[in-house]
Amino acid sequence: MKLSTKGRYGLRAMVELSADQDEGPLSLAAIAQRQDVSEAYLEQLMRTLKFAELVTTERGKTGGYLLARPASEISVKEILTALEGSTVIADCVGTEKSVCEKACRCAARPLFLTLQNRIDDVLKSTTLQDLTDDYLEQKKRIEDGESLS
Amino acid sequence: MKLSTKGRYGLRAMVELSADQDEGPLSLAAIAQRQDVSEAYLEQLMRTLKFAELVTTERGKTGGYLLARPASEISVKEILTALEGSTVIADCVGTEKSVCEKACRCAARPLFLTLQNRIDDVLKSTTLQDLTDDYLEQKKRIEDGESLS
DNA sequence: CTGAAATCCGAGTAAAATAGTAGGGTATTG
DNA sequence: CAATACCCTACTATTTTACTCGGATTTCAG
Repeated sequence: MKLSTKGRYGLRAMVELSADQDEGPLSLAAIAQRQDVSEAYLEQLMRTLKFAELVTTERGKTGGYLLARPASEISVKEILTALEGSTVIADCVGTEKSVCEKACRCAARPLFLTLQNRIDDVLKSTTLQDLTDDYLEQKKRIEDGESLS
Repeated sequence: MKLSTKGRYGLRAMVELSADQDEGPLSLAAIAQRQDVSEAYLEQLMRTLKFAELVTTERGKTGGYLLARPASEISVKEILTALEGSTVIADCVGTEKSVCEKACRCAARPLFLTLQNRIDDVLKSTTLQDLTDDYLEQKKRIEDGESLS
């Protein structure tokens, strides 16, 4: 039921990219530092995101990562699917042909289907831009709060 | 993101118990056989469910497992929490004190909270009785279908 | 033109979680 | 009194997760 670090780190990295979008490519080192995560590990995740065509890269000295599309056109579902393999809570509700041959008799399948639909609704309708907006607003509140104390 | 076999097997076992409620205790062997799962493994899950006070047991020759309460008063969330430990998708949205010290700056936390709420809504509002009704209806449809062919 | 800084890439590994086994003990009843 | 239940602890194999390592390639600033 739990999200792995892949999903969590990768999602946060995408938000960093999104928040920094105007300033040219953002390097792996910069992202890793902001998130306090190992570069070597994060690199794997970024590669996965590149393969999924959610980010593009520029090589060389001034290189780094960029969003492949505007943040408002990237859904959270796409990001998590790329990183976690899929977002299904049980194989029998996936899009691929049902792995569970007992699917048609499974007592819990109706529940899984309902649950899956609700989750997908949220994941599809939330965009990277939404997350970024929340993030920036939150950041601002904290800075204001700290300057008051 | 995925449910483990504990959750899946346990949930189905509870439905079997619920569907069989009037006929006295249902033995481990009977449940295991209906689900094509190893007895030894299922027993562990049943013990977990007993510890959580979701089922009661009767020992001895005619013994077996019984629901501790009416199916309509057992939510799916209770069952899954007992079996999977908790149903949170990320530690930072759990009821226990936030494990992630970066919670207040985490870019993805608002998403996790939203998602968690939606999932909880479904899990809390769905009862074992709901699952059982679906199950029995489904079973009936299949039997009718088969008798026609 | 060169070297520092960046992405690229495949492989390997330690730790944790999952999924399941094994085997002996205790209660109940036909 | 023996068969058939549940009870309980411990162990193990497999898989997944969460990383690490080392080197190759590309680019650009100086």
